[in-house]
Amino acid sequence: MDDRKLEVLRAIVEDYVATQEPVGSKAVSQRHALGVSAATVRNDMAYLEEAGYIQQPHTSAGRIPTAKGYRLFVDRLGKIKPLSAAERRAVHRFLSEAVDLDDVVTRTVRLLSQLTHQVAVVQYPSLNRSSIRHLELVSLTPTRLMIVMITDTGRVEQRFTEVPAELSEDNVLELRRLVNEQLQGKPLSDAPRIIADLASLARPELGATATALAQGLLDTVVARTEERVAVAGAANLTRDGNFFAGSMRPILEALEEEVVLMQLLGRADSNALLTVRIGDENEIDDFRETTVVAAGYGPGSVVGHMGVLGPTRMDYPGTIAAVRAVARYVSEILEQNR
Amino acid sequence: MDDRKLEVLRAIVEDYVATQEPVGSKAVSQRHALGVSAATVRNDMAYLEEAGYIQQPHTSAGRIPTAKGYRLFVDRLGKIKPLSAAERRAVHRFLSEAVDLDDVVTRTVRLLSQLTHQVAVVQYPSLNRSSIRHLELVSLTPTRLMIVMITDTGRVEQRFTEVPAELSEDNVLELRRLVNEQLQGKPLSDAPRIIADLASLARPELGATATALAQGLLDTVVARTEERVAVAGAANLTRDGNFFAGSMRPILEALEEEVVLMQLLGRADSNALLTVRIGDENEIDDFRETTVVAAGYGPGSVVGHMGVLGPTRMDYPGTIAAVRAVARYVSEILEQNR
DNA sequence: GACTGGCACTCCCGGACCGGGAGTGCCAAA
DNA sequence: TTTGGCACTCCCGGTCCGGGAGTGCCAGTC
Repeated sequence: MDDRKLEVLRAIVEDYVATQEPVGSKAVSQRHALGVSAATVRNDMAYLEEAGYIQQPHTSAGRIPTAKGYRLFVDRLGKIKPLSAAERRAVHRFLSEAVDLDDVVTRTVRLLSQLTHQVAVVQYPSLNRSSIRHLELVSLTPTRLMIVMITDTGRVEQRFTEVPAELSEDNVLELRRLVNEQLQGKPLSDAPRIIADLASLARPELGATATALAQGLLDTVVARTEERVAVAGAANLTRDGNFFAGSMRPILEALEEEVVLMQLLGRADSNALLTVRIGDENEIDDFRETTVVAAGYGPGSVVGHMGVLGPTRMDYPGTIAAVRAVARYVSEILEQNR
Repeated sequence: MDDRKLEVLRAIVEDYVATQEPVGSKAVSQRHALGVSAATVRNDMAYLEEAGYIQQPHTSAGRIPTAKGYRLFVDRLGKIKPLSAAERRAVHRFLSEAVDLDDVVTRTVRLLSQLTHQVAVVQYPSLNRSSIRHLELVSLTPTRLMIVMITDTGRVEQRFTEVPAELSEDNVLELRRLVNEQLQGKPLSDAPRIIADLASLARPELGATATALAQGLLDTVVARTEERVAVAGAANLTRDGNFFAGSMRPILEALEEEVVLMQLLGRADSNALLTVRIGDENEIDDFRETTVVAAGYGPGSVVGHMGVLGPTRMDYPGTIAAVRAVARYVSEILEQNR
């Protein structure tokens, strides 16, 4: 594959992203200083089409990139456009004003959608990679407890639990001390094992209560492993005329399904700093026309993912830069609370 | 206004809601057993149009109801369609499985959007109508605290706070005892006054710290008075062809603005059990074509609102019944945790 | 006086038709 | 290998047209 052919591909991707219209040979040879005529470009385009990087919507229309074409562009042609200094400052300031984890996540997701003009998705720090900072028991009624768990990433989880016997204030204090002694500082992945032994450590008279409490704790740390995500910028789906017009419904539906979003943000095992999944590469049917740019974040190790989601025809260099920068800043913020 | 004219209006509203097409005089006289001919219906329609209850999209098209027409329908013509027994059971079961307040709200908003096929909005129990059940202080670093506030509605708010001096474990315990002694059981509306005196009650060596903490508490109870809301069913905006096609963007944007949503759900002062705001009655420009059906909920007194939002052309009897039923069940659930 | 059938009229809507324009593929020449 | 020329294809927007649905009005009937 010729150098000039790559340049032609770049020109097509860039122009198509900018104008959203199929780009013809004349436009390429004129607007990009390739030094060759339109006819030559046509030959290169025929080659690129043969090789599957671009396609024609109809005979005698210009060309548009295929998913394969975007992939090549991202891998070899797109220079990442770093954010401007002003943008960096704004990001930093906006994020550092956050007062708690919820706030961090909310601000992050808004920031991402505004910077990229796409739909943004941010996963809360994953529970199973966090550890327990503190457990709080609050009695609601004599036989009803509220368990509040605070993790080292600042995430707070709560749950109601029914206990079989009436609890005095002292009982609650005793149990609180017990569970904190046993669980404080422990990673959530170890918690189920420890919780299993909990009942046997309590004084015999609290046995039944401790068993019920243990069940509640287990539910809190395990069943609630379901991930939480925040979404913003759904209105951006309506940008650019109506690219998503036909297929908008399933996408809006998917945005409310944690499971699908998690799948899009990436498997837990992906260790890459930043992944770009283009069109078909998302293995979900409704997202064949969609690109996801996702990055991991976390203090030191990755505790969650964030990303944006838009049409395959997106500004890759800009989007990639924005996602990367925001992920870094968020990691820094979390670091400060350790 | 004639009885029969009202029946004609009802027929037009019902048919238009069902078919989404302007309804003509023939259709009315045939499908609804009015016992009069199309010509007579035409006369009545001319009157209704003159009076502003219906209108013609173009000459020689059928009629569609105006906002004023829907209003009359809701006030005088629409018999509420109660949910079926099966639906009631399903609602009850689904909501009673909730394990914490977040879960209650999430389930509620989903339920509403599924029952009504519209966009649903649920406000979290308002902080300024709740009281404090418990305050928890957790030290993150020696000079950094996390304040966790639990209210009697089960809502949990958190916030990071910086303190000027290093805190020992005992200091934290002492402060925790102090703030709980002072604030437990107090309504949040009284909290600022109490907090102001807090620093003076602490031992002198903790003075500076207590002042900083008081500020943090104040931020938690006051600044965070901003309401939280949950939204679901945005995909329903794309139903029925593309009614919202042109105006979808601003609505999607509004759904991410707490302020706008709160405005739609209703002023705090509205004591009505259930309000229906049709078209213009929402004083927000982007919602001139939108109807909001909202209800207050809460154990005993109203602590928050919930509702659905859809095109003025909606199934009023069904929607009203659904919102009312769900609001009642949620109130019951909250009652159980008092 | 209220209701009805008839009738002429209006206007939307979908389909057919058409011309201009943009872009292509191919070819022969440089 | 590149280039200019040229015939060809096909989309797109505009116009035109006929059918259909619905109306308003009028004269006649109960």
